[in-house]
Amino acid sequence: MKKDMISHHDNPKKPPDVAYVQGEIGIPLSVRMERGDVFAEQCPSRQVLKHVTSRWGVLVLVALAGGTYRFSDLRRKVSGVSEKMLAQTLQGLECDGFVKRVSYPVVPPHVEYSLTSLGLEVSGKVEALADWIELNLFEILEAQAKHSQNSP
Amino acid sequence: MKKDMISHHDNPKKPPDVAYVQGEIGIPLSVRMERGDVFAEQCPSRQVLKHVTSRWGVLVLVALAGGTYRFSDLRRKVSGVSEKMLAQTLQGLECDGFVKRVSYPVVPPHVEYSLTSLGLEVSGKVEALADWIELNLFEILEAQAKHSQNSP
DNA sequence: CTCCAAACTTACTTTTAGTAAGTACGCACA
DNA sequence: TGTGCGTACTTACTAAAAGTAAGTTTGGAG
Repeated sequence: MKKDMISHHDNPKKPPDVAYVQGEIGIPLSVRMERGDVFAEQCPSRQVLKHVTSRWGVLVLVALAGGTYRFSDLRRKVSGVSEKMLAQTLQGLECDGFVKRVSYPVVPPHVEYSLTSLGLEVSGKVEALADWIELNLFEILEAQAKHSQNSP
Repeated sequence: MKKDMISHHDNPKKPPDVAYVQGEIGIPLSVRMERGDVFAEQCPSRQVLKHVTSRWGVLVLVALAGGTYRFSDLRRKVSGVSEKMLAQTLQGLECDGFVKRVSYPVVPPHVEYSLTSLGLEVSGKVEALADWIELNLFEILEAQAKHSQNSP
């Protein structure tokens, strides 16, 4: 997870373009690498993409764009999600720094979830996608219908 | 998959807001429903979202934004995908009308994949997301690092 | 006492993804 | 005449992930 991280051509002459490694200090980020590459199997951007585009990740991000929610509020809004998966999804997004979790030590528990500034940005992108799908749903359904005619 | 398709409140007085059903003819789409709702568990937009945001769906859509590719070219470009999953993903995207498959009946087989106009549009949205993640990867990695300090 | 609430966990089952091998078929090489 | 190659898939099997249901915690209400 360190040397074999070049992006789809492995010329042995040059050292790998980039080490997709965090934690190196003293060298400015801009020098270490310009940006991630989702087409590179080992690039950490793949993991982030996975979290963000996971089945419930998308919906949670869009939901939280609407403000601060408690766990059970989110569960209601994102219909169909189980408690387990919601918890797991929120933890993933929290780890990536997209979601802020604030817990009030009361009984029964009270926990509030909201987007960080980073989360607000991804949320915008994800929302644009979800929005496009919602708006174009019928065109898509028509295309699906047309397709299933050709191969029934 | 027909009657119980209302979006999270089922007031029995009003008929369901919308029937998420395709194939009803004679009534203009615009009258049947304005748009989908990804928060509604039964809305078909959920399935579309699932295809588009699937692990390999995202990458295939972004890859195909670069033009027409053959199966094995895509497999190389989208590093890490298995033949099985690539085939499955392409079939899903083809069903939704995002991808066009052209097969030349030669030996060895020659099949070309490209985006439809619909596919080009989603691709744009998905690419914007992937792009954002690539650009902000290091900010995200820093946030991850900061988070794992707080809870090691 | 007993039960309830909210936000989780845990144990278990089902679905999905990943791996490796197989298929089809015409051509090149031996 | 046979062996192997290249491409685009399937298929059978295994590993991983998601879904389901039940448990956990703690203080206050009845």
